[in-house]
Amino acid sequence: MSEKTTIYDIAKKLNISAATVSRALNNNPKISESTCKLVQETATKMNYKQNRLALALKSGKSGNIGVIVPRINTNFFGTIIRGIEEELHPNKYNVIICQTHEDENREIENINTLLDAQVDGIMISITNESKKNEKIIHSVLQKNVPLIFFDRKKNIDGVSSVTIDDFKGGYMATKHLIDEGCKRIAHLCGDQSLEIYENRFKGYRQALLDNNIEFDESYVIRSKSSLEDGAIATTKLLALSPAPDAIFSASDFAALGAIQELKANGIKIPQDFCVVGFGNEPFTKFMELSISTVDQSPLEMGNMVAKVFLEQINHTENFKMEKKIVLNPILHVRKSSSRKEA
Amino acid sequence: MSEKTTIYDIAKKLNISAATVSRALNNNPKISESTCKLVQETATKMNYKQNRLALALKSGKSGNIGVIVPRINTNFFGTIIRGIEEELHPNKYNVIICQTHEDENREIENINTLLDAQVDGIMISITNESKKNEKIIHSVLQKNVPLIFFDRKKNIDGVSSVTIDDFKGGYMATKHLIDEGCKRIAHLCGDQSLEIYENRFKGYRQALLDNNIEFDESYVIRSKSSLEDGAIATTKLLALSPAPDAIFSASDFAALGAIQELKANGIKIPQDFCVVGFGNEPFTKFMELSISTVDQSPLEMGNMVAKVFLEQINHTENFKMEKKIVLNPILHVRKSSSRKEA
DNA sequence: GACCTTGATGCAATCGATTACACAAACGTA
DNA sequence: TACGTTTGTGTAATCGATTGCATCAAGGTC
Repeated sequence: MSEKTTIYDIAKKLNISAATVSRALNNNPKISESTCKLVQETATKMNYKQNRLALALKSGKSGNIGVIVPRINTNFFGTIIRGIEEELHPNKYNVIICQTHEDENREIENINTLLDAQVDGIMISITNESKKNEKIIHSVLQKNVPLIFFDRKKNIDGVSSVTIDDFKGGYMATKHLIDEGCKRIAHLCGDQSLEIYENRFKGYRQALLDNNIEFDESYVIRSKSSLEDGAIATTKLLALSPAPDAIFSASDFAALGAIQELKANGIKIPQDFCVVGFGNEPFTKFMELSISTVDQSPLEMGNMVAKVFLEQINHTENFKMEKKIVLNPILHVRKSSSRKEA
Repeated sequence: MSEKTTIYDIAKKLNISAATVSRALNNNPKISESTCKLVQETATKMNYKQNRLALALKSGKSGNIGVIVPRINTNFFGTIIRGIEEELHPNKYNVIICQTHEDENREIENINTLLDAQVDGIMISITNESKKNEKIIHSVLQKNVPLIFFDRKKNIDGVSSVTIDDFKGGYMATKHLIDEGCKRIAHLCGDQSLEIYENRFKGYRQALLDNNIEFDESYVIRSKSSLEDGAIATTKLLALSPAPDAIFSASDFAALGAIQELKANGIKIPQDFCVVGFGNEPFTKFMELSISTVDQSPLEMGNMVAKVFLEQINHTENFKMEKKIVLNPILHVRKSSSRKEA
């Protein structure tokens, strides 16, 4: 039952005022050293814990920040959150997580919930680029609550973001396939309403262009990030004439589906067909036929988002700051596209 | 800049008292319908948002619950947290996450942080079973803050927990290997100071006993949950005479390492050697040689933990409740141990 | 000795919402 | 008419910590 001890309890015990206790605990120089020590010792003895809710109410700062992601149980988002937590923890911020499940309404609801909870900042990877959530995001900014995008962002003036260079990632992956001698490179792209997929696609196209390979619309297939969709898309591609001899997939899962389908058709990888994915999901490395892929440095991304937040928080009184950070993607060449070693 | 509107702002505007506004917003039956409507409409118009910090301070309930795990970016823990969040979200609780990185001191620190933040409950998967954190856990209980263990628990009277039946999981996996005709089944066990690994081991031994297979101490190797350790352990096992013809690994990662090592030695799986892992990590299913494994139902586990918490919270005034929930493990038989299909 | 610092502490308001209690008006009833 | 009852609102305390201002004693200066 042990009732929680407050500064008033300490004050009563020492026959001084709560104000003095508060100041002593905060090492206020106005308080004599003797009182200071006495209060702090008594506080420890009485097992005093500061009630951060009271402090939060008074200061308007809750010490919590909110992170909104589509799902937390994926390697990518899980690792980003890990990175955020690790960076924020030493700075005494708690991380509240919310999931949108790719649902715009849920996204809006989550933002409102976080605002109600008086979070000191919001970090969000948006579900899509529709205009629907534009309003709520502006209302966050209007309230002067720092908001930062990561991975999936919107281009809004004055809003910081941390992303990776998806264009470059797409370019690197495609260029690599070209270097391996692939001539007809197909692309499995994700939901093009998301900037990240759009950019990977653009990178793909630019790499083709730069290497004098004609862009063929029929080689681009929109597919979800799933094994099944990857397999279905691959079936379609194999039916083309001429069929492609490589796939750059904007998703590791679709890449794996593609590989399974190719194998089912007796196609040899990488000899006859090369595949590169995107995301560096753990399984890509573990496969016997390991999958080449583009790493998005989620841990660093998480760290960076948190750092940008801290920077912003510390200057919020003086000026507004907008910082756009773009991380470099890293191509991991593995068996699914290494003809030299094969 | 839009200043946040409070109930006082509404009160002033309508020339009524803040108390009335508060009551109207809470649909207090004492308030006349006309006032009620007027207040609610005005609140909406003025874009009023309840400040949950004030409410939290008053009520002593923050509406936040803390979840402590070793790491959040693993499929297992990530999925549990997902389950917790999904169950708690409709009940208006926010989830604060903390990582221990398997460090006891960090664990204690996290608990203190959560207590400071006045969470309404703590859900924790402990780092190990040492006595060190015993004290802090008791101090949580003393403060009447609901605490629930999941997966890795301590046996403390009055504390609820949600786990899976690791003994049964170990038993099922081993029995399955016996049924496939394996005669010399080795076991890669994790850190035995953790109850979960101890129980998997016990299940393994019991299955051997029940099927008249002699237990051989040298077939049991302690290994960490990593590819490398799995491979190293396998090398040791293969050097034995007679060498085992199957491995039940308490970790999927070690199982994968084992498989890679076996293949490197030209051993055919499952014909000459069967392997079963534990955890149902996504990659086990994706491998060309898919890995048999024991599923721990992390999503259900997360849901259950949250449900137990809600149940507990709703009765905390009346009585203390202890609920120990043990989920059933599910064996997924895949290629790495299916001789019938092979 | 009168006045001014300086240092240490207390008083009381504040953050925003809730709620026990008080109170006033309106109505009904004997 | 006088007195209870109901209905709707207001007053003020409360949650716990912080902080501007007031206060008061000790010590210093001319």
